[in-house]
Amino acid sequence: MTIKKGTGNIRAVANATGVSVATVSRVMNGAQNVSEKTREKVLLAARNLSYIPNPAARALSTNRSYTIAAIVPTFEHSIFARFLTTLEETLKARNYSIVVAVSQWDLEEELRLTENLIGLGAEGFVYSGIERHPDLLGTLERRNLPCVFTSCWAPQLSVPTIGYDNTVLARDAVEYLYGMGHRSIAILHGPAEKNDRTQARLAGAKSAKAPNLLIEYVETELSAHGGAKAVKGIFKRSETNPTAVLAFSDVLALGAMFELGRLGIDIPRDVSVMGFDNFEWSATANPPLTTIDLPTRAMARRSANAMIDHIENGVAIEPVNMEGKIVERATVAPPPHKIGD
Amino acid sequence: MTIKKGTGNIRAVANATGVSVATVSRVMNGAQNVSEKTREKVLLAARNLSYIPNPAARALSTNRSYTIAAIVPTFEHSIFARFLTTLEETLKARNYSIVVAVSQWDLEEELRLTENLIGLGAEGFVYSGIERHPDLLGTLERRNLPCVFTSCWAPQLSVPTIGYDNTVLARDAVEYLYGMGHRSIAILHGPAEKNDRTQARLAGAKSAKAPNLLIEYVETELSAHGGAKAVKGIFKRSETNPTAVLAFSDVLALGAMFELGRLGIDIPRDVSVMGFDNFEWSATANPPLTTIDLPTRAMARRSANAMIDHIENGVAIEPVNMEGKIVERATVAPPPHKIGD
DNA sequence: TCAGAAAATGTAACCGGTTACATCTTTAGC
DNA sequence: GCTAAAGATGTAACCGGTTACATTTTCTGA
Repeated sequence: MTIKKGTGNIRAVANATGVSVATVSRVMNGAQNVSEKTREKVLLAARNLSYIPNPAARALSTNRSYTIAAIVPTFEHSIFARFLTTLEETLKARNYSIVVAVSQWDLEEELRLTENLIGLGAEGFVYSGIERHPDLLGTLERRNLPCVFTSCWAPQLSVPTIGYDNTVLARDAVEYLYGMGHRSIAILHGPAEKNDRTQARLAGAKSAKAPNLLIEYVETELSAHGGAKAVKGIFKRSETNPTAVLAFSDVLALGAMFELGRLGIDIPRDVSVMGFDNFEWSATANPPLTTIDLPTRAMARRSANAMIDHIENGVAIEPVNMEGKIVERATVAPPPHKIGD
Repeated sequence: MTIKKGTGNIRAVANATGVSVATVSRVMNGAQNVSEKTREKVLLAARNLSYIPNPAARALSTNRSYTIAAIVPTFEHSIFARFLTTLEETLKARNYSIVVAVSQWDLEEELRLTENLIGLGAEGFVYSGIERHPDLLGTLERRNLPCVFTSCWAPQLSVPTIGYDNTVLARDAVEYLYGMGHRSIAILHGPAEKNDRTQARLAGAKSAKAPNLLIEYVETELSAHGGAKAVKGIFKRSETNPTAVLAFSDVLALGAMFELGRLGIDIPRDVSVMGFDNFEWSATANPPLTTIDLPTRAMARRSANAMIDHIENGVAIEPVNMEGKIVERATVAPPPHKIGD
């Protein structure tokens, strides 16, 4: 009764073939020192019994799970979908799997999820942004589990960051608008409180070299609806309005564009709009949206490969600052001529 | 040398506490028959050693992994993001994890992924749509692994479907436009070849009770760019143009709206537009998009709960047809008056 | 106080793989 | 044909939990 019948475990295959479990194991793992005849016999029996090695048993003896965990704030934002897609592809190509969890920008929840995923056997952790629960790093370090922070750039950190410099990119965006002649811009952004990437972008905007530039910061929900609502609030007042709207996400820009259209404000003649992300539809928008292209896919590939190289060969994970760049399309133009200029 | 030191395994906790491994195991699993004193001692030691039970060992002895696999065609489409988010939430609430994989609408790949995920220990499988590789069901059945097909409705199938009836919804949409007076409509859809949901929608459109209705079917990439390209192709000809565009996804509708704007065609005065999905931005669009609201979240919750109920209590998974419904907003109006009417 | 029941705890087999080491078989070289 | 080396295969311990069953401790009530 030691071995359950019909279970298709390694001993069943061994019995069916008349070899030992060690040989079956060797065949299943592609070891070289097995004769061709034996290999074929074993593979045939394995196929007939539709044998798939038990992952738990394998993980238990090898202490490997070939699983990487990715924890993102949300799925429902194209930028993370794009990131996870590429991460999954890259991992799959190297025979790893991905487990994903959603933290909803909640650091406590993120810690809990991390513990769960350790419990699931994840061998490495990929996070978004810099800010973590104070206990999180200790939890990972005690178990010697590697992690990377993505979508950000902070070389001084003890944890490697693979991403882009939100501060610099936001500053570039502001200076780009300033260079086009804008002196009053509105910045639309999602909740900053628990989002260090948003905070970095805000800091970047504030650090722009732009004398006499007036910036109005508007925090709103990170959605098209949020973008529209913000724009409505800004432009319903009869006072001097901004001549440009910089949205810290294309989804906000989308809402902004819709609302400006509703208000009869022409883009870019009356007001310029600039986004952040470069989503698929951004090039198709009417007019095509000027935005900042983030190196999301490159970042995902790099993260996955660095993680695996580290796990398999002990290579240190190097921080990488990847370039994002402004894609000039048709929503930004010089501001309208002021009357009396 | 039997037990690795510093590894924080169950024997380490047992030694530290002076109890047996069985007692530690009982404490970690919340068994009732442990004295309060012992429980506290063990929990304290576990915390100090930052002990997390080894999932592989646990899975090996219990034959449980508490992991459900979801295989979707892509992440990069809001509808799947929404689905996966809710699926993950629901599973997490019941202490299950989710592993996801992306099939790219490739049935062979889907089969390979399924085998991988069996290899990862997944206890149940959630798919999109009806069409599967011919070997897939056998592979799951041999191992007694439950599965559900979502986003579709086919009660005659041996596998339970939890979703909506794409055929009926598409027919309703066509009849809705017909009821508004449209007699010539263009239907925009993504690649139909490997997508049974698209095929079902096409069949639904064809089955509409709509005498003298002219439908032009345009297949394009499933993206805003695809929608725009399709619209460009349709309206650049000077012949009689459709008075309504029905897009089988809001993302196509978005591209269509952008392109119609570029062509100077007013929505809904000149041309009506109707979508499918009801994305977050659809209500915010300019004008707000009339579309079909799909019960994605309800479907995900139901799928997750049915799966777990089945696994834990052997409850059969019942097929469910959930209701989708037309949300009337502002992109559909009666067609413009024909000259000479 | 003590017997018997109930509660707490311990012992050890078991889950299904991997792999170090031992053993057996084949091959090569003379 | 014989021996040593190389190659193929087998044996059994081990990974870290769970749990049936055995044993010890505590509780209950007369």
